Amino acid sequence: MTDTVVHIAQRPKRGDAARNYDALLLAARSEFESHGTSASLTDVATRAGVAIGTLYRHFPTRETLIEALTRDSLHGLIRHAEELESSSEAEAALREWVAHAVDHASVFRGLAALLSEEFYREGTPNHAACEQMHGAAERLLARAQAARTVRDSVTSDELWSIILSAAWIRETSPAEADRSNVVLRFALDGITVAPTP
Amino acid sequence: MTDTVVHIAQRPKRGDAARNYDALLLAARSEFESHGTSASLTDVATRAGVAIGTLYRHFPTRETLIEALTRDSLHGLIRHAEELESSSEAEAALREWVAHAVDHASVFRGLAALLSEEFYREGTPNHAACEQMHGAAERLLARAQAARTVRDSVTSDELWSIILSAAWIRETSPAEADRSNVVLRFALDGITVAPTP
DNA sequence: ATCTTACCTGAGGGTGCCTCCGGTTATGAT
DNA sequence: ATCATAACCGGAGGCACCCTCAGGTAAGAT
Repeated sequence: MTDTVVHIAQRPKRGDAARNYDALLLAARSEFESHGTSASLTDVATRAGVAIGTLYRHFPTRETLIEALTRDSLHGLIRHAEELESSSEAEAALREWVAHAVDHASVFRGLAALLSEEFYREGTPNHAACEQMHGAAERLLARAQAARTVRDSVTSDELWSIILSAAWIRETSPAEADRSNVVLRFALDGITVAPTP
Repeated sequence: MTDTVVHIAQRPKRGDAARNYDALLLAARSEFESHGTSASLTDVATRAGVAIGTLYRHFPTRETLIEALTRDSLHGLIRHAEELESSSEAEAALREWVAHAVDHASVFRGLAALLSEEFYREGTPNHAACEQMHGAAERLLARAQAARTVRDSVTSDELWSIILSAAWIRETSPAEADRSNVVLRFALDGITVAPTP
């Protein structure tokens, strides 16, 4: 039988509820994009044409809202990792995916900090997402290490930190002075096996 | 003997004002250390045994308070850079100072973000501090480049980003999982001259 | 002792967070 | 078509924090 957690056939949402849910997501995306993850939830509700209580009904915490908002992008990221795992060149695959992960982790100002926070706290809405990202990074890293292009001493935790810090640089600096790509390249250069003379 | 507080000219503060100023700094240090740069200013005032209006009289904004709080540490950092500029080994000097700078930029949670923010905005309380740090980094970097141990393409802006991102990693992760040193080393390894094959 | 004025206080208006419960309405069953 | 019911919605309300400002207080000069 089903002894694992089974999310049973949720009765479909009522029409108005579904509409409000979507309107909230749309409004939240817009607000978070311009004001970061600490945008006013009151404003989100207003923009969605909904009362604040309705927002909290659908998303009991700010974090659950952000989780819903980034879910699709996360799935794309995981799928991308799976594709790359059968790609030819291990190091190139790693670098490409890491760049993609940085994109994902920096769509809103404050997202990198949130992911970092929830990575260390089980049970938080984004913890599972972090774990998945972390797992994908780990596999790609191991593959590059097996191909002897990345130092063996590097851990996936360290790679995770590299990704998040690059994302943080991007959200923190003005677009015209974005140094995240360069700094990311330095860090990745730093973990590759140096052809010691 | 030479105390750092040489601040000139200003008519000396009244006794009670000076006492309150000191009490506020003390209280603020404690609050910021435990709650980060977004600690409640109400709590700071309470802990200092002073009304909220008094806090705002001495420190019109949160940023000026933080600036006052980090001023001494900053001066130490600048002095350290000057000493190192005459040190023997250029790359070692750079690495040592960068590590010190990371320490400075991560004493409170949120400080790295503040420094990043104010680096790009002239006139903010910490802008001058950022400029000074940036300048020191630039000189040490140029020296390492002249010694051909660091890639010429690396700019001081990029080095600045490396420092701040390492500081961010430190403030963001729990102490027992602090990866900032390792990630910093990767980035510094990445900017050193690689014997290109 | 008196005066000047820097200094201090704390109430108050503004914003945002989150909760709670009475009223509303979609939906499936009769 | 009607009804029962559970899901849903609204928005007032309590709390916390931010920052300001008018009026009272007292330090230090004369």
